[in-house]
Amino acid sequence: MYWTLPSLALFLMASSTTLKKPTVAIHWFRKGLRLHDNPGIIHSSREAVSKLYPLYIMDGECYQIKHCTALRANFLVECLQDLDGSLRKGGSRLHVAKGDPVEILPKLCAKWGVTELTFEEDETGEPYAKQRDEQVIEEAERCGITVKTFASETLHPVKTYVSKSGSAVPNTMGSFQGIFGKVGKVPLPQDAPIHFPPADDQDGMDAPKKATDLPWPRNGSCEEPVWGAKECKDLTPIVRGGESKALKQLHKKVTQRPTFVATYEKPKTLPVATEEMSTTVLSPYMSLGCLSPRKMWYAIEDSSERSSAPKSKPPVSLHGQLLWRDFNHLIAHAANKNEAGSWGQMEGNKYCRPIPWSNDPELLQVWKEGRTGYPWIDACMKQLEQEGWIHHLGRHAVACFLTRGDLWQSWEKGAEHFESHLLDADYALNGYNWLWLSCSGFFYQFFRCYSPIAFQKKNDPNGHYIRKYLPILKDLPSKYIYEPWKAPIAVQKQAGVRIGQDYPKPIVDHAFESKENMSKMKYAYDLFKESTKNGNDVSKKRGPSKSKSKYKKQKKLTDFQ
DNA sequence: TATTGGTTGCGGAA
DNA sequence: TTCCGCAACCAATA
Repeated sequence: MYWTLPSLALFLMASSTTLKKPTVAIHWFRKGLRLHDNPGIIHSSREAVSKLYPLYIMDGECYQIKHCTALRANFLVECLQDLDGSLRKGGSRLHVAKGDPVEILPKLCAKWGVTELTFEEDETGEPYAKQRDEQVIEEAERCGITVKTFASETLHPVKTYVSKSGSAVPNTMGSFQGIFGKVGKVPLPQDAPIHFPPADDQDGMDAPKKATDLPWPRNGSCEEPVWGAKECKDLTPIVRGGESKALKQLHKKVTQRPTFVATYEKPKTLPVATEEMSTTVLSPYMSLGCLSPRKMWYAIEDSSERSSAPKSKPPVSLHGQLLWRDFNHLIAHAANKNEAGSWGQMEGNKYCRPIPWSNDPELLQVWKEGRTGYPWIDACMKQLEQEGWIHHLGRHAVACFLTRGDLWQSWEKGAEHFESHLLDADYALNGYNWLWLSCSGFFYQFFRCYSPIAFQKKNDPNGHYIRKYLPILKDLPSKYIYEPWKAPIAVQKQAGVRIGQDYPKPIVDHAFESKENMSKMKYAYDLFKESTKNGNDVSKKRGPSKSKSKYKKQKKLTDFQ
């Protein structure tokens, strides 16, 4: 928290001269793991800087590491190695420390005689990042170090949207698009510096080489790493990390496909692809800032202009996807503005309706491990575990299933699981989408419910996707691939699978539970309406209306192997 | 107060 | 393939 006395004395000796000293800078990478369109590193690579220390701090408490799986940790390591390699080409290198930035930064500033600190702002108000940055800035300024922060995570700075919004920030995509239109042109992305000021210190602080070099998450009081034993070579991430890979992916998926880009409509892309994905899969790079949103914006524009096809428009177009991203950052920022960081939770979150979710750890675990007995749901959860990614509509299906659709478990638990597993885990986007899917905020049509059977049957009638991620079912006839419990025993035998033994029976009856849950949602909404209209007097409300389902309540099938 | 629109539902009928 | 009923949500707009 505080400068140590020896380091403070060293620092005072180094900086007390009245002559103007040359600038010695640290650029502190947190997200924004790139050199192109990175205003902080571009600023500190200018001529007036005599020494530059590009620095990353492996902080076990930050959103990017705290709960991450081996897959995500490995992705981060790849990003850091790539950054180090690119810096070395320009005569520099990445310095990597491990621990609490609030303690580490002052020590390094003293050791290196630093006069200027730059970093990319976190504009979402994520509680840990907010507190960390406030403390770092306070300590640095107390010691006379100039701190310069840059807003480069979104197309326009979040504060620009706020200033154009008047009394309240928009809470629908339509109104956000109105604000976006008033802000003006997206700034052009800046090129990466070619040369960097040198750093003196060549000893140690090397970039991590493998995921287990990161400060691993610990399991409560247990000292064992949760994922440390897993070998990264066994993992099959959907993409590999790093700015270089990000730019290659951008070129391959956007620059080289004008018609795909021009006509892109997100809701029409398919989640069941097993080879070439139907979307760009740039999101993992966006989440750690390997790719600048402004770089992506103009790559889309340039590519699209080379096609003569009729062009799709926001919100469904590729530009629209970047607008959603900025909109979500703005909303997360607003949710955290006057609260103690309530975005990402139900309690105290002004965008989240109170819903009385159940708390059944066993059901949650079954969902996490892909043992629900619904192959389409389970296959998605397996892909998440193996590749760190699922198509957007696959996420819809499993999120709906966990919350309002079938299992009636809190979206917070689902969001936590996504946060730890998704390569593209993003504080703002993850929260927004879980509110949406659980009908807790922004989207309220709870009677529109995804069927774990029908939703993808039309796109993938033979269940190629399911066969890939649930190989135990790979020989089932297509007729039963979405509903294997309906397969006669002889068919199961033929396919080499016994439902109830090798693969579970459905854990709930979707037809029944989804109807039940709709009436629970209706009741929760009614209570909310009452409580916001007449204070908190809800005494006159009756219980949830009886379900109109003609199905008999089924006992939960929890006894599968 | 009524109307309209909301990135991405399902299932059956025509 | 498109359209409707389903039971009917919310927020913004006129």
